[in-house]
Amino acid sequence: MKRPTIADIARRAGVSKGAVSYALNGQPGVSEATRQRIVAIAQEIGFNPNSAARALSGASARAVGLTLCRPARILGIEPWFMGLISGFEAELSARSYALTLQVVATPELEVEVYRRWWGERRIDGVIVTDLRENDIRIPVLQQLQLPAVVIGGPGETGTIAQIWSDDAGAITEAVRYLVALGHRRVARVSGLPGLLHTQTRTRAFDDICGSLGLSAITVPSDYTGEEGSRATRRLLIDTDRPTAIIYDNDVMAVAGLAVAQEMGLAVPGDLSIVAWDDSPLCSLVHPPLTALTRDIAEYGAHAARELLASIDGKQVGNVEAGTAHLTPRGSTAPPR
Amino acid sequence: MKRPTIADIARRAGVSKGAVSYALNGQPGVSEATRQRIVAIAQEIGFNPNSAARALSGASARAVGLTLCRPARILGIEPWFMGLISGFEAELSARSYALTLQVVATPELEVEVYRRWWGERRIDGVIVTDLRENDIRIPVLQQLQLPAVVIGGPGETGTIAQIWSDDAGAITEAVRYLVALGHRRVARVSGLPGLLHTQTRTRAFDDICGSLGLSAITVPSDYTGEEGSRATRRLLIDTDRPTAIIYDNDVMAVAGLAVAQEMGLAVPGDLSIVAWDDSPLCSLVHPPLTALTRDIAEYGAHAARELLASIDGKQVGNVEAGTAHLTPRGSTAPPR
DNA sequence: AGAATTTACTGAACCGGGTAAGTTGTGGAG
DNA sequence: CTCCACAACTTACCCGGTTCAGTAAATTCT
Repeated sequence: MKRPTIADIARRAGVSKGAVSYALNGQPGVSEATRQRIVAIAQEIGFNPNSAARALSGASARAVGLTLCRPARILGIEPWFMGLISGFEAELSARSYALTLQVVATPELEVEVYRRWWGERRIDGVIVTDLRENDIRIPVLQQLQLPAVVIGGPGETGTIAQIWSDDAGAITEAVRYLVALGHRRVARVSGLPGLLHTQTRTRAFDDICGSLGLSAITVPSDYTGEEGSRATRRLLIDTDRPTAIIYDNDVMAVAGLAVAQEMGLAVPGDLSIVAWDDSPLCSLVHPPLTALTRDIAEYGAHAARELLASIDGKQVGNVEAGTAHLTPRGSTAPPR
Repeated sequence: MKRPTIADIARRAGVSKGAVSYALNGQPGVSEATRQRIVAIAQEIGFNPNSAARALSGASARAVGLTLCRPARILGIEPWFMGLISGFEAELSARSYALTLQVVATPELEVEVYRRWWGERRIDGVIVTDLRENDIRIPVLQQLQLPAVVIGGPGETGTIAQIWSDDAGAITEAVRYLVALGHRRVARVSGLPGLLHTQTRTRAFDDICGSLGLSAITVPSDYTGEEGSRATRRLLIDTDRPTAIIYDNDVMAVAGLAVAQEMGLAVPGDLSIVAWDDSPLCSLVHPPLTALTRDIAEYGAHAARELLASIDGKQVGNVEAGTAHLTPRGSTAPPR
């Protein structure tokens, strides 16, 4: 009933603990015949090395951490995080790293979790999402020397690796497309204004609208459907209402679609809608939503790869992971 | 730069390692004065006990495991799992247990993950979702003596704790409500037929329809929007099409709504829709969906509590966690 | 006052792997 | 035939906590 240890294997194989350790780790120091005998015994009795013992001698816990710092009601509905997690997993489980998860309420608590995890040597590195301006997490990560990869830049992360996608390029493409369709009044419902990539998008949106001679209206929101609805209503009650709205995520776009329908506006006839991040949700609703598509799982996998490289001591810097591209569907058309 | 250990504290306090251990764990064997001095030093130098060392001497890893065995594209969009995870976290982080996550492709691989985690002593217990008929995971968990709580019954889990919600009662309420509205042709789009709670729902749906003299049509599906759309189309092209459809999750219900709109059917005029599990998604679309509401996070928290009790050696059995109740919204009305 | 008990510690073993250093045994070169 | 190099091990200690047995001093009891 007791779970087997290398000592058990050693006894059965008639060798020492050390020999078993060498054999199982592919180290030199045992003959091929002995190695195979030991491996066979390990297989037979279902041996798994105790991760605690391993972590205690070597340095690695073979686990990485992820904290989710958004209210539970958004976490549930936003496909973003689960997509990211799926991507992480693909990389991590291939190298048999575990993923440790914690939901936190504030960045301050998040920092506490990092301190604790690292202090406890529970993890070898962390994946940090939702980079903010003057992010309090960055100096702590640097001080702790905790390997990390930051998602959601580009921004100032000092020596810490980051990975981002070219949001400015993507939103420029979306606005260009809408203008080509004939839209002149394009609005945007943004995500949390504190996040760095929201700011990047806002700046790029302002720039492209300015250079095309449009007025750029961005209504800040928080990624929830409720707020997305509210922001949409605020935009649509205007007499000079926009003929197209770009949303910073899919959930708000779906909410916006419902508001338009509720107000008797035809989509895309009276209002065109563009969603950011193309989850299955976008193809589910009627009409299906034009979206800025990117492969979130691949994005996550990429981040995990960078983190593992960083844990292995390789120098990783500032990586761009590909631009979202526009996937036109039924929710965009020339304005009436 | 090196992370502090109890030996560092011992040196600074001028006592032995053992005394520090007693002091920090609230064990008897040190004077109150010494204890306070030691705690103060620990605070000051930012001491966190190495979890590996702890796990190596004591038995507990202070972590529980969760595997997700659904295709990535569903994981992303279904609010269910994230809701559950939020609930787990609330309990686990309060007792400073970590949650270790792994996405797996098949139940066979899931079993492998359990074996490995338990063999490595990486976790103290697991939360098992999506109970199936003759579930291969149950005998393995029993054989490993791995503390576990199973969600998704009721079913045969032997000595393993389980927690479920009364799906039969919920679906009965939904059908009764629709019939009271005047519906005579009620259909259902179910989740994965292999899952035990799907079977429970199907049986209850058949029963109540039979006793009310309705024909019970259940189209099996897989929780994805795509399949939900397909199933809905199959139902609605029928000349004798249903006037109401109950969906086994919110995503399929939203997809069904889009199909109805695309086919020119008014919701709720021509078709009433009931969703199972009331995520924000249901209130987001237009019209908002009538749903079978339950508090998924609380459900998860409950499961986590049971698991922690089981890890602590308490006997836990078969717990019912409350029935979903009907939340009527705009998607249900008397048929035209 | 002397014995018995309690308090407040110390020292060492232990958990289960990893690994540097030491010990055999074998084969080949000189 | 000796010496050396090298493979194939063994021995022993390390990691950082927990815990048990032992000990000296303080306190209580008779």
